[in-house]
Amino acid sequence: MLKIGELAALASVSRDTLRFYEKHGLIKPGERNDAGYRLYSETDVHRISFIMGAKEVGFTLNEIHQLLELEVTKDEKSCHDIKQFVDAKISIVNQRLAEIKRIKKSLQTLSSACCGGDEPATHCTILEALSEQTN
Amino acid sequence: MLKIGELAALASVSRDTLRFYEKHGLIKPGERNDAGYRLYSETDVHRISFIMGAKEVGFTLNEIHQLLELEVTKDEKSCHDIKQFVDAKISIVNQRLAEIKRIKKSLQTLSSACCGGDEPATHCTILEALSEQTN
DNA sequence: ATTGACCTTAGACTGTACTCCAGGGTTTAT
DNA sequence: ATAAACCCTGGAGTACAGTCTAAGGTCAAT
Repeated sequence: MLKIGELAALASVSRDTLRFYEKHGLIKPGERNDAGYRLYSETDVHRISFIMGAKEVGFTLNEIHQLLELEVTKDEKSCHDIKQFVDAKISIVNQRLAEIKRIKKSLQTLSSACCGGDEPATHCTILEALSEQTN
Repeated sequence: MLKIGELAALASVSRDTLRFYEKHGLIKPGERNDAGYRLYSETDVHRISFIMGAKEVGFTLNEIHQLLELEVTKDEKSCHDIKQFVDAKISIVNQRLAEIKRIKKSLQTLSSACCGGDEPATHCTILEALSEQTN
């Protein structure tokens, strides 16, 4: 059984983060020793590892919460269910990707229209373009 | 001179948003009528239009604040200064883009490794992959 | 005269993911 | 014995960009 600082070191997160995850239902309360210290089991270590892995691939804590429910009940779920969850996230990511690409394009258009010279910016194309109503 | 509701309708934002922008120094206080109502001039309309344009291309309110200062003092600034500002933002956007692409790739790897079938997810590759320590 | 639409303010709330603090108790090492 | 390092709790603070509420004042029409 690990104390919170030990698990924190193992998972490369802060103690506060672990308590935060607990408060938000990502980790189950678990046992306490006589002094009231949290004690983490192998299962908890596995769970944290799952959470870190899911964070790594871009899931929000909310989504990880749902994923954890899928994991816990995985014997009653099909691979199809799990895959669908991941695919739904991919489509969200795709939307964000498209939005960022749009923004990048707009910025590049702005930048390349500007001479970038040392003359005063009184009639700078960038500032003028920003003032124009786009809708 | 426009009242807040009129400017809000014109700019397709809420009254609250306009007051919020004012509180954060994006719009100058401007005049008030006898009843204490805000009155917006042509200049204010132009300024809001500038803000909306900048938001549209992905600048944060903080960045817009700096942009507005550039705009106000544009006679003392060079096109070079303005372009540099935009280019700095492009490099931030590029970083975000790379991060999202990385996430998308990870998710796609997860998804494509999963059979997606109707069998129980007891040994689902997705759940297993998420549990693995990545560092 | 009164209803409804508009305006004012300060301050609280939203979601995301923590991080930090105060004010205590416990354990470990010297 | 005592200091350092660890643990506990509840609650506040951070950045971002608003949104909403309460409690009041004003204006136009009926």
